[in-house]
Amino acid sequence: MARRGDTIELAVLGLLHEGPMHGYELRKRLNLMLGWGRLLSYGSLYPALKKMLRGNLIEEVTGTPSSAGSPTSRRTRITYQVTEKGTAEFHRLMSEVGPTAWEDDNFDIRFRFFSSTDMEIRLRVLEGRRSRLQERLDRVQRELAMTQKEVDRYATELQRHGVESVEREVRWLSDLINAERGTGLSATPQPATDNE
Amino acid sequence: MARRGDTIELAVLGLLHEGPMHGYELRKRLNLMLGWGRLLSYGSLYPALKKMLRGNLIEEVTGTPSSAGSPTSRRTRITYQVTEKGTAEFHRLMSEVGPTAWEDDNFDIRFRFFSSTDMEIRLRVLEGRRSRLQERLDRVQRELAMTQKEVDRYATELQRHGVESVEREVRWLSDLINAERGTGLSATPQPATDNE
DNA sequence: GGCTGCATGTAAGTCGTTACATGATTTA
DNA sequence: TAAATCATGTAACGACTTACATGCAGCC
Repeated sequence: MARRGDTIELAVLGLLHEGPMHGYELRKRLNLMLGWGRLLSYGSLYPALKKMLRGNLIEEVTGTPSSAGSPTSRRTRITYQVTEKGTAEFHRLMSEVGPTAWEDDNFDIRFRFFSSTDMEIRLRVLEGRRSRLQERLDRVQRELAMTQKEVDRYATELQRHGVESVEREVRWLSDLINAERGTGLSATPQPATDNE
Repeated sequence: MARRGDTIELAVLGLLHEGPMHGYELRKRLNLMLGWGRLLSYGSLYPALKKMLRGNLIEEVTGTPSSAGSPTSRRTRITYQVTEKGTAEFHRLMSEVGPTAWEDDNFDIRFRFFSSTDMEIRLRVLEGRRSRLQERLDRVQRELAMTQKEVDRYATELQRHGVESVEREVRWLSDLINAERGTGLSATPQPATDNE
């Protein structure tokens, strides 16, 4: 099962999928991609790497100094790469449907690594997020209709802006879903639609 | 100083500012307003209330059962109201500039309670958030220009959508700032502008 | 020879959730 | 009177941050 804390694991596996890296580099890239919010600290990253090492999801790269950018190998840094088990875990986390909160928290990360999955998974993730957002939207609108009374001006504006933002995101997701389907459909010319 | 965990405290003080309430009711309202993300649990709320009680920020309401909605007073529930010290703390938290992360995390809550503050504070909070978002935007754009190479299709789309969303929010904030300034100006007919 | 940036790590503390436990009150 | 909802609480745990500690590499 996907636990709450598997976020770093997923992100690290995804990045290492794009090539071997050491911790410092991982943190930099992680902070770039999660960048809109908090910064990931070393105190989280390194213990997580150790744990993944113990779980055989990743392994240290030995020898072959030609792989790194600069030829002069700095002794101190430890480069990691994914193992076969790590790849399997990555695909599991990318496709799994867990508790709602997990899926929402990690949507961005999953999306970021869409290139490493296939269309079926991509559609499932996109549609899952869209339906959850839509559900929230409906719930809020229902509650809004009930507690119509004594509304604060700023509270109302906040609500309005929130609803609008989520609606925008739903449209964005719909476009992406159509795009995914579009590429799929262009390969498969209309399976069962009689429009002559 | 405003610590990270003062979020609940601020929200509770703000809500109690609108009238006395008991814990269960507070949680419901809190979950409505923070609603876009996680749910606040009793395990967080009640200890927080206890702590605020110890700090004399709030106090239990004694007697006068006419204040509540239904006249039949249920013995089990404990109704709270803000103390004078609590009001002072509320205003302090509403106006204080702390570590960046704190201000960003609590922007929504502060905004929700704008009616309980004055325009000077409102403008400071709105402008603070706008400038932080703008700064982030600039930083991302700078980094984007540097690491132009090998860009993943989905990573790019995510970046694009993120930038667009933040730009939208900046415009929203600008509108709000103008509105605040507008009301201020219309009440005070041009203090020192020679336009005869 | 000292400063800055790269690089890895640990210990303590904070914040909050999950799961559990309990009981009163309203409604069917 | 049974079920649902209201209402309050605690203990254990989880995940992450802050602050600290260390050392090498390259530059001025």
